[in-house]
Amino acid sequence: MPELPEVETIVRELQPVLTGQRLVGVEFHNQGSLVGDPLEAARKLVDCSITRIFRQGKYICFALDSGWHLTIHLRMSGRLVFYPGEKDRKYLRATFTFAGRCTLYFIDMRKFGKIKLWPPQQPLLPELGPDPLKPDAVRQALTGIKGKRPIKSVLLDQRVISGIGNIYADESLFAARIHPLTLPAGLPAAKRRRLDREISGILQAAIDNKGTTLSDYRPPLSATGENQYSLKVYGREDLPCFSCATPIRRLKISGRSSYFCPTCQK
DNA sequence: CCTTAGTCCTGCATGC
DNA sequence: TGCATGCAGGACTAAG
Repeated sequence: MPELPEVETIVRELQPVLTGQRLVGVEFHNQGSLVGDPLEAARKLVDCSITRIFRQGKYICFALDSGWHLTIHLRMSGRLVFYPGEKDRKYLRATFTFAGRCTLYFIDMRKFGKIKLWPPQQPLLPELGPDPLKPDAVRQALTGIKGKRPIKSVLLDQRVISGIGNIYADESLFAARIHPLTLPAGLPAAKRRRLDREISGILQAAIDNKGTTLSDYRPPLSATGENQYSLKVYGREDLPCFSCATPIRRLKISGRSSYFCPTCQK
C-alpha cells in the first residue's frame, strides 16, 4: 500500500527516465482505472511531453507541455513498472509509450488505482492538506482540530495532512509514544511538536530505505524497498514491543487496523 | 456540520 | 482436498 515514502521513491526513479520524454501511445485496458473517457484521454495525451514529475500527498503527478496534468493514485495494489513480469500482464490497466522507445506500464491487481487528467489553470488536488515533510506542517495542522476523532483517524485524513497512510501513522504514533485513540485536542503542545518531529523522521527514513515492501509495492527500477525491516509496530500483533517487550496490540479505529504498544503509548 | 458504514476488487488465510 | 466465508486497504459516497 503505497504511502508518501513509496510514492516519493517512485517519483524519484521516474524523474531521470521520463522527464522531457514525449508520449507517442497511450492505452487504457480497464475502464474503471481512468476517471473520464479512455479514448478522449489518450487523444489529449499523445504528442505531449512531460515537463515535470512530482508528488502531492500520495499522488504521482506529471506536468505536460500542453498545460494539462496527469495524476496517478496507486491506492492498494497499483504499480508503475518499465519491465513487467509474466504475472503482471494479467493486471495491466494502462500503457504509456514514449518516443524514446521506453514504455511505462500501470499494473493494478485490485483495480482501485485511479488515473486522472486535469485541465490547465485548474488547481491540482485542491482538497489535499499540507505535506508532512514541510517543517512544522503537522503541528500547525493539528492545532485547532476539535471533534471527537482519535489522532489515528485524523492522521489518515488527507485533507488535514496528505501522504500518511496506515503503516506510517502507526509507526509515528509509536515513535511519539502517543496512544492511537488520543483526542488531538487533549494532546499537550510538547507532544504535538514531538509527533511532528517523529513523523518527519519516520517518513524521511522510509524514503532513504526506498519504501516499505510488504506485498505489492515495488519501486519502478530498484528491486525492492527495505523499510519493512525498520517497522516497530505495524503488523506485529502479539509480538513483543522492541522497547518494553509488552505484546503489541491491535485495535480497529475507523475501520483500519491500528497496531500499538499498550505500555509505551498511553 | 460531523461521523460512521458501505463500496470497490481480488488474493490469501481461515474454518468446516 | 474442496468449498465457503471473510479479511485487508484508500478514497469516495451515502446515510444517520
